[in-house]
Formats: sequence, C-alpha cells, structure tokens
Amino acid sequence: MSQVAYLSAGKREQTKVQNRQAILDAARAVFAEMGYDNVTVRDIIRRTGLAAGTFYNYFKSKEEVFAALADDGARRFAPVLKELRGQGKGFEAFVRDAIHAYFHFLEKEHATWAAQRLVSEPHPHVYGPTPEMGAVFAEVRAAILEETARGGPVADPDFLAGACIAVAREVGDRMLERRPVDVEAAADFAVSMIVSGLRGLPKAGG
Amino acid sequence: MSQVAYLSAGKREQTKVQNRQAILDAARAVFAEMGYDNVTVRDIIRRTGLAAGTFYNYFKSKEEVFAALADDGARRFAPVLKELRGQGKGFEAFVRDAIHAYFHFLEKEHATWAAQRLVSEPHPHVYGPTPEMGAVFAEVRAAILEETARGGPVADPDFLAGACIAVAREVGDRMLERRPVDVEAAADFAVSMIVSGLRGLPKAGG
Amino acid sequence: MSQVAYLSAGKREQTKVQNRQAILDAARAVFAEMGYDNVTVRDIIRRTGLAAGTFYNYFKSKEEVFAALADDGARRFAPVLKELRGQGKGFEAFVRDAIHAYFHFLEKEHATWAAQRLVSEPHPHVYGPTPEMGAVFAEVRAAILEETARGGPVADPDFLAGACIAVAREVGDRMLERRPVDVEAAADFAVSMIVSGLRGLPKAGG
Amino acid sequence: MSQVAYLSAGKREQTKVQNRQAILDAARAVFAEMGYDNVTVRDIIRRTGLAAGTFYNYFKSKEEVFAALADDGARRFAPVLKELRGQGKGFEAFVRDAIHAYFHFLEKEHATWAAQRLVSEPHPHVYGPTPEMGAVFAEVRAAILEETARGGPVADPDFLAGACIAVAREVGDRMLERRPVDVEAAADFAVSMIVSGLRGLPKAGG
DNA sequence: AATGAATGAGCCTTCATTCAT
DNA sequence: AATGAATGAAGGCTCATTCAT
Repeated sequence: MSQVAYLSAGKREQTKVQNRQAILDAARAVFAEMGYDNVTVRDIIRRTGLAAGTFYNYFKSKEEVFAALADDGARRFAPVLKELRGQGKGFEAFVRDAIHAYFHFLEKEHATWAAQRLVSEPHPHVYGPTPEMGAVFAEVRAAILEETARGGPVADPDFLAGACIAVAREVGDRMLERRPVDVEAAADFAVSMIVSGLRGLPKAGG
Repeated sequence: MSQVAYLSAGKREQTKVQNRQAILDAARAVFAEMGYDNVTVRDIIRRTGLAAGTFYNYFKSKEEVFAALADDGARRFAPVLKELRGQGKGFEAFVRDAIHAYFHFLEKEHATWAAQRLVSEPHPHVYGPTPEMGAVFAEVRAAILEETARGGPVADPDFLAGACIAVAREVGDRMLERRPVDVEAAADFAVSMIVSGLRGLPKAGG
Repeated sequence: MSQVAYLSAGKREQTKVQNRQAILDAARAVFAEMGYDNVTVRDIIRRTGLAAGTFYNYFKSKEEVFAALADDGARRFAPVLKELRGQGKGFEAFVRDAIHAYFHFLEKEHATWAAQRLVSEPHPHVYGPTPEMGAVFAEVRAAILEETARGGPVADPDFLAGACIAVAREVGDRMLERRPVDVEAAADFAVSMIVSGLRGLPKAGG
Repeated sequence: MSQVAYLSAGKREQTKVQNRQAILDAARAVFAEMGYDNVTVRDIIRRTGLAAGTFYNYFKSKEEVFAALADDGARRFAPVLKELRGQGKGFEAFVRDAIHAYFHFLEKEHATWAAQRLVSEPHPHVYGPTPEMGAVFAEVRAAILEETARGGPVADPDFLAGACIAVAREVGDRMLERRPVDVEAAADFAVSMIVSGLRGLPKAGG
C-alpha cells in the first residue's frame, strides 16, 4: 500500500484534487459571469457536472470557495510583488513594475474574466469583486503604503492607496474587455496616471 | 371620492405620488443598508408599510426601482454639471468644480449611505453600486469626454474617463465612511490626483 | 366595508381560518400516523393540498403547529377538569370522573387517532406524543397533585402522577385502537387500576 | 494474514466482531443522547471512527441496529425473567422480583441514559423508545400474561399488561433521571402501584 | 472487508409574483 | 388602487446509500 505512496498518491486522491479544482474553476467562472452576490452554490456545482451534495465535501459555503480563490490568487501574485519591493529601484519604478506585473498577471491568469461586465448587463451590478482581485489589492495596497512610508507623498494614505488601486483596477478591467488585450498600452496609461497623480501631491517635508 | 376631483390632483393622485415616493425612499434606504444584491422586494415594501402587492402597481421589479432612483439622482445632479460646463472656466477648473459638486452632492443627499460597506462586512462585497452613483457617473463621464474633445489629453478616452470616475468614486466612498465627513479634504485630494494625473498624459498636438 | 363586519368577516378571513384549520387537521393526522419526530412540514402541507410556502403564512415551524394543537386540546379539555375539581366529591370520585372525561374526550375528538401505532409499525416508534395529550396530561397531573396535597397518598408525587398518567395514556391508546371503541370498559379498567393502586400506597398521617 | 488462521477466529473474524460491537455501542450511546428519531446513521458511525460505508457491512439501516440492540437487551434480560418465573413463588412475588430485576437492569446497564429526556428538552419528544426497553417489555408482557393465565385477574389482558408495563416504564424512566438513582425506592413504588392495582381487579372465578 | 467520496433525493425556507377581494 | 394570502420555483443543506479503490 505505502510502497507507491511517493507516486501520484492513488486514484482517489487524484480525483479529489481534480474535483476540488473543478469546483474552484467553476466558481471563478460563475463569479466572473454573474457577480459574487448573484452566484448560488448550485450555480457553481451545476457547472462542474458534479452532484449537488459533492460541493459540501469540499467547501462549507460560497464564502469558503471565495476565500480559497482569494488565497490562491494571493499565493501566486504575492511573491512577484515581494520581489519587486526587494529590488529597491525607487518609488516610481516600483509602481511601474507592480502595475505591469499586475496587468500581466490579470491577462495570463484570467483571460476569461472579460465576460464579467458584458454578461451582467441586465442587472445593475457594477463592480463585482473577483476573488483574486481582493487578494491582489491587499498586496498592492500594502506595498504602496510601505513605499509611502519611505518619504513618498504625505497625502491621506487611505485615499491614496484607494485611488491607485481604483485606477489599476478600472483600467485593468477595461483592458481585459478589449480585443486584442493590449497589456502594455493599458499598463502605460495606468502608470502614467498614477505616477503623475502622485507627483502632484505634497511630498513629505516638502 | 370623486367629489374632490376639482382639486389640482385628487386624493388618489396624491396618494399615488406619495406611495411611489415612499417606495423609492425605502428602496434607497435598504439598498444603502444591505447592498443592492441582498435587498429583496419584501425588504423594500416592508419598510413602507404598504402591502406586498402594491409594490407592483409602481414598479415591475427591484431593477426598475433601482433605475428610477438612478434617474432621480441624475435629474437632480445633471443641471449642476451642465451649469459648470457652461461657465467656460477651462478644463482643470471644470474638473475641480465637478468633483466638488459631486462630493457635496454625495454628502448632502446621501449622508446615510456610509453604512453600506460597514454593514456588509461579513461578506466579500466590495463595491456596491448605489443608484445615484450610476447616474452621476454617466454624467461625469460625458462631461469629461466632452472636455477631452476640446484639446485635452489624447489618451484612450475610455481609460481616462474610467480612471477619473474610479478615483472620484473611490475617494468619495471613503469620504462618506469617515466621521466627520470632510468634503473639502476629500475633494482636494481627488482633484489633485486627477488633475496631476491628466497633466502627465500627452496633450493633443503635443 | 365595516357595515358587514359583524357577519362572517369576509371571504378572505374565512379562507384564512379554514386554511389554518386545514393545516392543524393535517398536522394532527400526520403526527398521529407517523409520530411527531418523523413528520416533516411537507408531510403536513402535502396533505392539505396547499402550496408549500403557504404553511409559513400560518406557522413558523412544525414545533409551532404542535404547540397550537396542544393549546387547542388544553383549551377544550381544561374546563372539564376544572369543573370536576370544583365538585368536591372526593378523591376517588374525581379520579373516576376525570378518567371518564378524558377517555370520552379522546374518543369524541380523536377517533381517527387509532392509526398511530398500527401505521408506524415498520419503525421502532413506540410512544409518540400527540399534541392534545401533552396538554391534557399537564392538566391531569396538576389535578392529581392538588388532590394529593389534600391528604392523599404521600408517595413520591412525581412517580405517582407519572404512573397514573401512564396508565390512563396506555389504556386510552389501546382503547382507541380497538373496534368498536368501548369507552366505558376502558375507563373502568383504568379507574380500577389507579384507584386500587392508590389505596395500596401509604396515606398521609397513616 | 491467513498465516494466523489457525487461531480460533482469525484476525478478520475478530475485527468483524469488534466492529459490530463498536457500532452497537455507538448506537446505544447516541440513541440515549439524542433520541432514536433524531439519530442519523452518520451519528452512529462517526462515533465508531469507522468509515461510513462500513456501517452497511453490518447493518442495513438504523432500524436494524435498533433491532439488534433490542435483541441484545432481550438476550441478557430474558434469562433473569425466566428464572424468576421458574421459582414458583406466586404471583405477587413474581411481580415484585421482576420489577426489581428490571429496575436493577436499567440502572446497571444504562446508567448513562438518564440524559435522554433532558437533552431533548427543546422539542416535544416525550417518550423515546430505548432499544432494550422494547425487548424487556416484550418479555415482561409475556411473563405477565403467563401469570395472568394462572388464575390471575381476568381483566382485559392487553389493558393489564399495557398498564403494568406503562407504570414500570414510567417510574423506571423517572428513576434514571434522578440523582442519586434510588432503585429500591422506585421499585417499591412501582410494585406497590401494580400489586395494589391488580388486587382491585376481579379474579378469575371470583 | 474497509474506505470515504459521490450521489441525488428530499427537507426547510424564502421570495417574487399573482390575483381574488 | 390597495390588500395580503397563495403560489411554486429555487436555494442551502443533510443524509442514506452506493461503489470504485
């Protein structure tokens, strides 16, 4: 029994992992299509082809799937940001790199998300959170605050972080909606807006 | 009943208008308290004290109430923007005035809205649309695009409008969450971010 | 509108009362047939022919229906017991009259209940509480305790009340299961068991 | 595995018996704690630590476990009753001995059961069957009928057996709920009620 | 045999919507 | 028009049972 344990861990375990992933994938898709609030557990499970009850073998609730997705996104994007921060290239370079990294991340990982706004037209859903965004935003915000602490603009940090995030998010969203997706152009625009915007704010000690 | 019909708007008419307004008011309140997605028609009518069926004499659905609220907001805010545009004080002045007008509007009309994000904490709702915002945004966006057309930055207009709106929205939201609500500070910040950001973008013919 | 209020209170109210009664009747029947624990709200509502949701217009839960039935039973039987107590005919006479009253009550009001044990054969349900019984038992118990306090047997009052109730209940149940239902014979038996049993217990001051 | 098959009951056999017993023990415990009706198969197997599917290697359903427990109880209590019957000490002595034996059995075997009614307070569960009780009652009833046949009271045997059983059951239940558990007092009370009660009934040929 | 994930029926409950009054 | 009870479609969730491993 245990002599093959170092292999793929048996068919059962494999299926289990696959199912879990299937649920996560389905959840991501329906969250994107219908917006978190409008999604039901049944919507998620229906898309997987699994039985209704199976969902509850993996997650206790919609919230838990969402959290898992967010963790997932954070786990994958956080290292990138951390490395950028460690490079010590200065504030504007960091913003530039972070935005580019984020936009590339968005594009690579979630090309499918563009559907979100289009599909949800009939109901007044405007900004649906996507799980990874929440996680990513938290990271970006932390990074920005940290940079701010190092002699950056002294404007209200919450307003600042919020505004930067809002711009990146907004432009990133729109980027994904377009065909073809032009990451460079979108990132350049966002960087320009943010960097210029920051320059206009009062500096510490200035 | 009809013996008083010689008045300008018989009692029926009066009640009709009042009921409609009661529903709108209740809807605005519960949208603010629970977030659009979580509101049920029952929540709305329960707050009016009217009977369930009465709702359907005025609106076909929650969506329709939302749209009506948005219209309402637009109707009240649009004239303000229009006047600002007509003053011909130049681009940056317009942005400044528009932002201030919007933030004051937010504060005056909807001081109660600040509750929205706080109460919805337990679930990952991030950006809840509020009806007036949709309408206001549409106005602001149109105004910005118009200004852009007059020799403003040539950056992608969708990105630009989106980014400006996003900043105003984000900062405005955060402003409402604070105690005390400091409209001037928030507006100054938003104006600074946007105006500086715009300056960094390439000008037409530049 | 109000000029007919002294009449049957309008068709709406009438239907409402009828529906409520239909649910109570259905509940009584299925409680009897399947035992309280095994009954689902759907079992109840299914038997009424009403829609599933309608149940919740009248009761919040199975428990509430049960309580309503119990109240009902108590309301109808309590006066009878009270009168018996007031007659001051002495202890044994009271027991005799109470048992007879109870058995007649059982028979008149709930001849349909006999189904209970027979139908529930497949599952090990032994003693299902029936709503009225709970109420009636509470009354009988109180009456017995009161009598006990007047110089009756000094045996443990809980044991005593429990035993009397158990005998009445048991014999009453069996009586209902038989065809024809012979109230007199059953009541005589129960009275005899209880009265003789009581005589064997030590008296106060004896 | 089979290399130890020369033992009286190979390991498999051993485990098989142990698992069966584990399920029975767990079932008894949860029946006592939550009441038969509220117990799910999952509750039972969860307590054993076995896998869900394993349950079905031993029993087809909750009902079957219940029956097995009842058999078990019967198997252990029946010999006691049989011996009492064989002693030929007369009717009342038999009743006395049987009641005492039953109450002692209750106390020894199931001291833990007292929880049953207390924990199930919130719902109107009144008399939950416990497996052994069913078996024991069957035995007691048979014994009583047999004694009745030997010149005892000629009252309706079903009423009589039912009433005796009901008294024993009721008082036994209440006994278990008390602290400390006083078997003698409870048994004396029950015996007194039953014996006196029987004396009041018409004798055969009397 | 034991395992434990998958299944899907079924329960409770809420809700938008209809419609007789 | 206003009323508010009835309706029935979902949705969340649990559970007995099966079955591949």
